[in-house]
Amino acid sequence: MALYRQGTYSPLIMHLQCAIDLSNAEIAALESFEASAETVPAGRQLDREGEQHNGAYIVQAGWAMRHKDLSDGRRQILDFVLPGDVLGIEGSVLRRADHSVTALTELQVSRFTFDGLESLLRQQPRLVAALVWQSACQRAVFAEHLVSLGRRSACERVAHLLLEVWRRLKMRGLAPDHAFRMPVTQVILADALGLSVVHMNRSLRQLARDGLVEKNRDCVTIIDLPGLVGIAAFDAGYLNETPMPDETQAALDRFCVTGLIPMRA
Amino acid sequence: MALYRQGTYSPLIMHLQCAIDLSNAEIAALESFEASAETVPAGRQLDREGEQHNGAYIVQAGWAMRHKDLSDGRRQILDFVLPGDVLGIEGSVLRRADHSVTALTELQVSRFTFDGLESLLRQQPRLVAALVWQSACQRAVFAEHLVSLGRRSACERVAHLLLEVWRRLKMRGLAPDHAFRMPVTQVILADALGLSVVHMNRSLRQLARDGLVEKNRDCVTIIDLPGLVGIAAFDAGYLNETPMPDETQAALDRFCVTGLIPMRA
DNA sequence: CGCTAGGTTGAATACGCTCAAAGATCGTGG
DNA sequence: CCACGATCTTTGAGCGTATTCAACCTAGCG
Repeated sequence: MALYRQGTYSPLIMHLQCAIDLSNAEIAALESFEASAETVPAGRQLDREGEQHNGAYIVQAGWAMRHKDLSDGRRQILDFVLPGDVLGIEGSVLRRADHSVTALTELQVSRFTFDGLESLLRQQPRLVAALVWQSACQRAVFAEHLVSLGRRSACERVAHLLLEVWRRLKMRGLAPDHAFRMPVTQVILADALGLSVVHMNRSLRQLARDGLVEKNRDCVTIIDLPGLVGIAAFDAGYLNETPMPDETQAALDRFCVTGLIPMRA
Repeated sequence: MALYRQGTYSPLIMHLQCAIDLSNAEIAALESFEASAETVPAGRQLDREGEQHNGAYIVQAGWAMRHKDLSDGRRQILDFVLPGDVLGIEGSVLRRADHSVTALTELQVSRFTFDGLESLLRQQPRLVAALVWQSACQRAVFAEHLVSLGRRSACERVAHLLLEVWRRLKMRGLAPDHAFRMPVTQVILADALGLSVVHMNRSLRQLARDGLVEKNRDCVTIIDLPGLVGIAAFDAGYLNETPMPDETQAALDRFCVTGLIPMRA
């Protein structure tokens, strides 16, 4: 099963490596944890806002979106789910999903149970910190999206989103150069950026006309990186791309969990 | 020291009670954990985006804001920090704050160390789940704000925010009826809702003219609750106000931590 | 070949912004 | 106690970004 390129790590491991120097034992434990995978068809709704979480997954391949829908048809996409993202862990503390998750493409996912996670974390307690780190990153992305929707112009938003996706893919080893696959229509982009489709299109054409980026069908090509970074005022700090310095790694180890005990009566 | 009304619980305990039936031992442990408090003057910046977290606090009284500032002066407020909120826990996994936090009024805060938190959680492991729950609630609030900024009109945004704040205060025992204190200028509101001050004012006046809500200086009064809920299409589900049903409480206990071990080399 | 989903463009409209100025309210000091 | 300055609120007028509506184009697919 070739979920990702041979001879390299899974997207999840790649991502966590950005925060922590994973030991060989930790890598091996993660690899066996995400060994099996199942296919989810494009368009399938993995979670529905207001309903119980539909299990927990690691996304291995494909794109999904987190979104909320208003009763009158308006929709806001909160974020794109990329390979290496973990879904549904909140299910352990929230009885209802606060947003929906829908597959944008066919997905490969490794489903896991809380019991399975429990024993993984009991074996490798530092991974607790790694997962907490990933969830903190998630929140930082939401925060940056709030800035885009609240205070950036249409072109700034588009530029910022494309750069964000590019960097996030890069962290997972999925964007070797200045071009990457982004299997997302302009309708979807518009709903992610709080714009109308028409204006989304015009902004995209504008950026292309200015020689900054191009997006044809599924493929985004960054033509003028400094220019794009400039108009988006993009600062990748919030993505936490660089490994923590040693002192902070030590601090991270503080909250290592020795074990998790099931307390069901 | 009367940080909150005598004979009742602290805002944090009130809030956590929304999720979990805290035992007497857990309540006592929390009360001693937040026994001491210090004063922070209005306007003081508690955290600065991009810099290291400035310790961890429980807010006992007063308002603060989470925000991000662009280099050209634009500002987006992500969320208001209310009594009962815990700040700075992310400092354990992130080396830099992804957003700033600034006091809007004078604050009473209980500062704590990670060592102190560690021993609290070792004594009362179910509180781990409670804190994870609070942080999940935080993310749900961000998500709802994304919907507001991306897809709601100015009046809808204002109505939605006022209702949200009202419910959040209510959960902490700080809004007995349909009126509450909101020590926030229109400039601040505008930056929270992605609007200009002028338009913020017009929207507020509009809502008052329609007999829905009024805001004079510090005090918000909800005049027509159903009407306000209607135009905001407000659904409080995302705030997780209602205690989990028994079955879910059991699930919540799954991730109880038996202990935390400091692993600093 | 025709259907469908997605992309592109124009024209008119509207929501929210900027600029500008005047009115409240509050704290402070004379 | 009143005057003053600072901050906040309110209102008007004109403008601009983004929306809506509508039509046409393009590519992929049965």
